[in-house]
Amino acid sequence: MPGIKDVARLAGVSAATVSRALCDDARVSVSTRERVRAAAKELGYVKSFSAAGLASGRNRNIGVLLPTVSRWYFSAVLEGIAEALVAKGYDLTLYNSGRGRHQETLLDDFLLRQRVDGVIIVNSCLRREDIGKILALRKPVVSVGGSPPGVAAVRSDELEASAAATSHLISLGHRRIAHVGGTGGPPRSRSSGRFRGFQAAMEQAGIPLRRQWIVPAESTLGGGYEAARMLLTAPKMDRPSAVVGSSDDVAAGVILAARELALSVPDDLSVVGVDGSEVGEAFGLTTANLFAQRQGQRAVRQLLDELARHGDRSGLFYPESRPELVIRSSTGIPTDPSRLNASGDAPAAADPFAP
Amino acid sequence: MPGIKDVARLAGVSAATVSRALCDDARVSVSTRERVRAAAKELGYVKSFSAAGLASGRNRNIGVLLPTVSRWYFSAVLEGIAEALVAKGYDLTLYNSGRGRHQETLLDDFLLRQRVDGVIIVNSCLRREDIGKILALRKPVVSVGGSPPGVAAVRSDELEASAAATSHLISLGHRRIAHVGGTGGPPRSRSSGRFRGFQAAMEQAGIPLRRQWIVPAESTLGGGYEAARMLLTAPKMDRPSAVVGSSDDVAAGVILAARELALSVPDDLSVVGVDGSEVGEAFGLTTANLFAQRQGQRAVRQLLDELARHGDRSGLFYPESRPELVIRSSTGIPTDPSRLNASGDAPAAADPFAP
DNA sequence: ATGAAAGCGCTAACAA
DNA sequence: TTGTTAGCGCTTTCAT
Repeated sequence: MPGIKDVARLAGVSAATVSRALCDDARVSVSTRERVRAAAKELGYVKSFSAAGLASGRNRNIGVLLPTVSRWYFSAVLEGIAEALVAKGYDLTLYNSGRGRHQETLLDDFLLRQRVDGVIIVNSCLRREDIGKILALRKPVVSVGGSPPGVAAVRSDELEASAAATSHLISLGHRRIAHVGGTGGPPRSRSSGRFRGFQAAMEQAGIPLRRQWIVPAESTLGGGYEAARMLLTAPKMDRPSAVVGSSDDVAAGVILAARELALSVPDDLSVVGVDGSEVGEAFGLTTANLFAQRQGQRAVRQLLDELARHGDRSGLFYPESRPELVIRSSTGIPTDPSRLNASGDAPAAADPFAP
Repeated sequence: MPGIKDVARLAGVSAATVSRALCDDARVSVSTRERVRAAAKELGYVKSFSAAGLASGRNRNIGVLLPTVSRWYFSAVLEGIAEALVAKGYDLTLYNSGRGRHQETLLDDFLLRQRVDGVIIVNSCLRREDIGKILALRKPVVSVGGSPPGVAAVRSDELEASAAATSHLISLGHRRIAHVGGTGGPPRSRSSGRFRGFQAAMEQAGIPLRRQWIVPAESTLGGGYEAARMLLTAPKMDRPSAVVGSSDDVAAGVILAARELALSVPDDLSVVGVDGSEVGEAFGLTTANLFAQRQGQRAVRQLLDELARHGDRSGLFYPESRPELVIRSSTGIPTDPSRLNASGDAPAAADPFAP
């Protein structure tokens, strides 16, 4: 492995100049810079990051903390982050907190190893004190899909997305609307933003929530399927005319269950999701696209900006892209007019679960 | 940030002793070790990895190279790897080669940065020369789901899995069997192992392949769905009685398409997948479980072993877990007996696409 | 079993 | 614009 001195020798300059040339330092003349570059290429020189990091305190490495990588939303955000980081020449170290067992270790050991210049938290279900630990690193942190106190957040607008999806159903004439999902495999934090969006839209339309139409489910296709089977086998009177899934996967599961019960989608049941995933597309699902990848990219821009400003967090926040309702074939107007405004169950209430 | 000297002072020993104590060096007395540990804890000392790495050449960091993170198989393997690495105190830096644009950069720059002690390649679609670049690092490399020449591989047995799934159909009496999938979003390498398994099982049973029943599709639910719509709308005579999907997602897509075309699964069409994913479970899919997470874990064990033996690759290879056929409700015996041995189309052939 | 000292390969003042 | 000189915080001979 050639070192910086080898390059220096070959280029006929000092090590310091090589270092500067390779960092595009403005104070090095164009000609020497090129000579250095050439020499480096010739030797196949690549600088050691541990050495550079040790000397400069900058590691060109970002830590990404997320609960799981096997759910669409997370993997999409991660890919966005990864792409943006390579483009900027940064490494990405992955902290997959998983089902909690290792979370503490990650927070207590790994993050402290000074290997990262900054941290991106993806929708973590972190407790206050965990956030505290991260902030204690005194390194730039940005969060996507969640707004922990004290952390710059790329808002993911899950709430808004879910509200938009719900409102769409309402505007089609639905009143008997159920919500499926919201029990995260990892934590509840993510889905609960989505649930609150549903809640908000319903409230705004003056439609009371029915407890038995709030069905907790794991945020997976299987979870949605199971939950919907329960929900939809209820006597007709108690069947909703539409379902809001907390994710596209969940919504897809609902569609599967409906088909299996010989309910036509959207004639007997309208279904919406939240995400904008490929699965949703395959199912013809109406959904609110969250542009997960872009969120990841934006988080990177934000973080790198802050880094460039040497931790001064006064920089402008990048504009968020609003979630975008994608209307496909899983939603339609409710077929049984007698159900419209079927509000025999509806004392308006502050308590969302009014009896 | 307290440094090693602070700990040394507090414990009343030298920096060298602290270093040794923290590495569980055998030559440090138990009592001092404990004193050091206590001091470190008291100060909240965590050693700098860049410094340790620079001095020792060991980084406690493994690079993981994979084409995408948004497909079930990859994310499952990655989670297995991540979990095993945290448990051993290693960091994981993710190299998501994506759709090729950055792949070269990753290979030429990132991997060379000496930040990793070893590399795990997940099913890469890498060309010979790329593999060469990686081997040139002279660092331990293991590959999961693919066996590049010169690389220790945790065999993923995709071939075997796919063959098992196919054989299951054959043993049920199917002869008119189609294959859907195998055109990777990323590369073809992964699925092609799966395709070859299908091919092998068919050949072994003496069933010739029909060109129009080999349907390329993206390895996603949507891809399977689209492909199956084409395949299944063919005139009855030309419809297969069973389909092998190159992944659970693809197979699920096939099931969706079948249902939409009012074909009963498994009565009119049997479907099998390969993976053992949650989606498959939700669909009641018969599949060959690859135990993707375990593969990831095994890759880590293998790599860390090699690392411990200081690069001497003579160590024993861990036993592979064979893929396991999971029989669920998507497969059954073919209903129309007239189709059995319907081989009016069958000159046995070396060319798998016999006319 | 422990300490002293010499780097690991780079960056950053400070000079020139 | 370039070179010189100290380190960055740890590990590791080599002594003791």
